[in-house]
Amino acid sequence: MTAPRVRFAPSPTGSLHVGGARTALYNWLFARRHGGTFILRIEDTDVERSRKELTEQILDAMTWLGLSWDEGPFFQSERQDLYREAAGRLLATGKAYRAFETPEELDAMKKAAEAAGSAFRYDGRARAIPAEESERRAAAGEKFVLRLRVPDEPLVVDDVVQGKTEFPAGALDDFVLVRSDGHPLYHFTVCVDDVAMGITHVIRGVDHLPNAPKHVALFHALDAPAPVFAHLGMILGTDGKKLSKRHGAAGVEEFEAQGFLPEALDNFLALLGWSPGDDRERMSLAEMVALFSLERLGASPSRFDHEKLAWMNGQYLQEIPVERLVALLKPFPLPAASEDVLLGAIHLHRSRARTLAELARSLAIYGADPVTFDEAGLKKFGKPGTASLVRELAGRLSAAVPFAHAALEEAARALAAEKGVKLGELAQPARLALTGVLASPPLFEMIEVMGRETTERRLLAFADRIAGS
RNA sequence: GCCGCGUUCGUCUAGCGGUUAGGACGCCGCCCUCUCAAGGCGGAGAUCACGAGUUCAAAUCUCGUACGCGGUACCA
Repeated sequence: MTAPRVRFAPSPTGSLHVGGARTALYNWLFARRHGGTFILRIEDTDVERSRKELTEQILDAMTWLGLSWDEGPFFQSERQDLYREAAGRLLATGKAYRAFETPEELDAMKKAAEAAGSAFRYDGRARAIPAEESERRAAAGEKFVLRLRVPDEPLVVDDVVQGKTEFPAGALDDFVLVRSDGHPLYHFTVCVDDVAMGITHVIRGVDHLPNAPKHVALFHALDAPAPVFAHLGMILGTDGKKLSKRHGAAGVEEFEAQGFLPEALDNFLALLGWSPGDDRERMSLAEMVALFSLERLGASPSRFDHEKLAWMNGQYLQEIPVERLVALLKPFPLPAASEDVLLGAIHLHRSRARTLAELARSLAIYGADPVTFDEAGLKKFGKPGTASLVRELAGRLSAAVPFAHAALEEAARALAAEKGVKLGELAQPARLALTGVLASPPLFEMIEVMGRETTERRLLAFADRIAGS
């Protein structure tokens, strides 16, 4: 295939939704797979709803996801001349025409159609206005919109995902290209830009599928070949409704804030509507680039499963370099502990967390001493009689040389053997003393990281506490 | 209403005329074990939405129905 040119064209009317992120990802993968060009275009023609800071947020999210663009970002708001020129050309060649109906008149027509039980379609009555009259009325300052003269012929949308669908002649009405205030509309700017940018493949959500015939008609009018379309199935929430904030998180930056890794989100999102064909699921961007093809995209909608994303994130948490983990953890609240302790702790806890936020939270025990203790644990391992055992353990551990997990464990096992108790009967109270809970990484490795002083202090404090109760 | 799209374990999916319908998440059990994870092993879980056709043979092809989703703007 000759090098394709694709684009991702978000509107800065909200943050980058995961659905949009997936669209961007597929476009990016396709471009990279075939040595093509990935263009970023900001569709900010809706002046009322577009916001500058949202553009920044979208760009940041793209960068965070690792989706680098080759050209742009282009802003439609800065390309008005291009649209005006194209509109003039369509008008001059008769492919578009001025329509002078006021919004009120149109409204009345809509109401009438509704009353008659049929859908409103503009009847093209302004087509008949002679060119001179049209010029004269425009020059006289009469308001008008520009409408496309949709040819009376069937329109074919060739879609790699949805198949070829043919829209019969007359399915489309002469839709508006340019508003009466001179602002070009979405369908028009999209096509003008796609032509100007030499877009060869349009990969976007199915919500745009009904627009496709309009675009095909426009490409014809602009004397350009229609690009290849690929309309993706929607991403829904777990309840089958369109994914939104209601479902927990929908914006890419929210996932970042919750401690998901970009590679995990990329990987997860890629699998929502695409698969490499074999059973593999864990893939880096590079692997996905090598495997990607439009033909393997799915048309059916998919639900966003937070559980699976969390699992996948946990997988990545386990395998990325620890230095990177340290860097990624920076934005999260971490305990006041030395770099060494933190590093050791991360090693012990990374396989036990599914998000960076969880990981950071689990590291808290390396900071302040626990003040509350698991109730069930206290009931089971906090009997007064255990206090002396815990004190003795503290002494043995403090005396261990070196203060490393092997020696620590040996010391503890020796004590357990002397007392005729199982290791667990020693380890569990100790774990409770050290962490306040009954679940943690292996005790002795944790003790090694916490250090002699902390261990002894917590063990003795705990012994005092339960002895008195 | 009209137009379009979709429908394989709870979820994500493989499958593209002949399979014991495969994998993953989640769930359950076992192993490992000082606890919890991770990991290993195993299990439950899908009359392939439903109904007609075509065919020796259909999850796979055709049509219809149901349900879901999307669109129906001088929004994107």
